[in-house]
Amino acid sequence: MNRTRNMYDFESFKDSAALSMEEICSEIFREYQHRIRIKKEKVAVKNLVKIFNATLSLSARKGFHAMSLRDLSKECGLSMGALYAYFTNKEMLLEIILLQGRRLIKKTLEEVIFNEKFAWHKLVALLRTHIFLSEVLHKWFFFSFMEAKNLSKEEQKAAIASELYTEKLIADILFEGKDKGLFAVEDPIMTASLIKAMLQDWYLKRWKYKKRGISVEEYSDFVTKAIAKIIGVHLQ
Amino acid sequence: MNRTRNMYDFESFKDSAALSMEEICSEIFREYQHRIRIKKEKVAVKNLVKIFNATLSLSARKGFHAMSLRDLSKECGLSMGALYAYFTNKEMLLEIILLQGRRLIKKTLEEVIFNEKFAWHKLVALLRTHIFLSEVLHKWFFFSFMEAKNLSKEEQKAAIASELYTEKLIADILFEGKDKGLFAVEDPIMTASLIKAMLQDWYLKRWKYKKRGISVEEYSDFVTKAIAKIIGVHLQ
DNA sequence: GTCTATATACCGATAGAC
DNA sequence: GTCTATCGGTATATAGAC
Repeated sequence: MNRTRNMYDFESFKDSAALSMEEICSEIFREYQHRIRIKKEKVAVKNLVKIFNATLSLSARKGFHAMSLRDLSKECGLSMGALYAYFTNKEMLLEIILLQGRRLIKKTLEEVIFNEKFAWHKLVALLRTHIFLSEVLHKWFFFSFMEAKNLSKEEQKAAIASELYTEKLIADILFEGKDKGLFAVEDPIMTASLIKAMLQDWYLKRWKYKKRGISVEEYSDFVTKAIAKIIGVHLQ
Repeated sequence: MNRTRNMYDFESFKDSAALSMEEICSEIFREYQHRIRIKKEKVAVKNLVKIFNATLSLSARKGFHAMSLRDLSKECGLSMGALYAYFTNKEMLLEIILLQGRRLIKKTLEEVIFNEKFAWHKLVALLRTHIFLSEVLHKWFFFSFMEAKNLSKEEQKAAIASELYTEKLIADILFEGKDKGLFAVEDPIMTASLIKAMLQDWYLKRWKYKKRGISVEEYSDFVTKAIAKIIGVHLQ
């Protein structure tokens, strides 16, 4: 099947990308092996999946700092002592989750742009991919947005850099389209900010769209059409 | 001076609305008098201003739950014991702040729509007012967005209702414009959601716009132009 | 009305048995 | 590799002096 067409429906996207928690946790395990006390990969990955899922769920309900490690222990079925075999302290748990997510997003977005040739196609692919990605990793996107303000200076810097990076990916496409006379954009950076805000709404207000029965594909199409109007692209 | 023209620049807006912390806290005092131990209005209001400002500032940095009452006590210059004369527990403090803010916003937005006759003017006035309001009460807007997920079921319901209410104000104007053949809108509710997302970006990403030197008026104008394009309104 | 001192509970983190 | 028991510290909330 054609790869590009493939990306346009959500189910294929989900299957094509290495986005399952097991795959993500395997990577985490390999990278943090020296700081994780458990040595058997199979055991470690199984529990890391539990720990991260539980952390994201509990934090979504009450915030990372308000989530006690006792809560976490209960939710993921490991004792307090066992938890500390997977991270040296609560801060490190936060760090791993955020870092790994940022990387995955960066990699996925870059790939998708690289595979398109025309500015408008690049933009559409980027929009769809970002929205699809935030659907698959909804808990992570919500978490990283909500916890950003509570992080250490260093982690905050990384979070800001990540936000600006995504915005720059969008802005660069807008600049390209503007230069080639394809887009009617006065201020690509401001326009990119607005686009980013629309992308974010999918994971910040997911409850609203779910309640209304708006699918991720419908949302993506709607946003794309709105942006086409803003930048003066006429869809057939 | 003409009231409507008045509303179009930020400084006049700031002066015209009863938005100072003193005024807000006077209202709070009168409403919660029976649950506040301090009886002298002058003393109470002075300290309520300190308490709310400190709460909003500290929560913006680390979250409401992570803010200890010791932190708060230090920041606002009152002892732990004194604080408890103004609220019965931490939850009540949260409740007061959220309730009073919601009311103020509702009142201000309704007033501004009421004063305009034409759909497009209503929409422009609503956009500007929402953005201006979120600039004046930036701390509050940021706080209520970030803390929403950590609230009690009841408070969450109120927060959601408030979100949907603002969206409905926008949607109703879009419906009106559509019916009169003035706006080219296929789905007013979805469009209203997108508009809301753009409005929110001003207070959620304020650091970004401040750093780039974008003023509140510039942002408001930019968003208004983008929306005009989305709904097919041609500005002269 | 505001203070200091304190009660009680729970937090993150660790030690040591198994 | 996982458990239970427990450490010192800090949280909310209150009692009683001034």
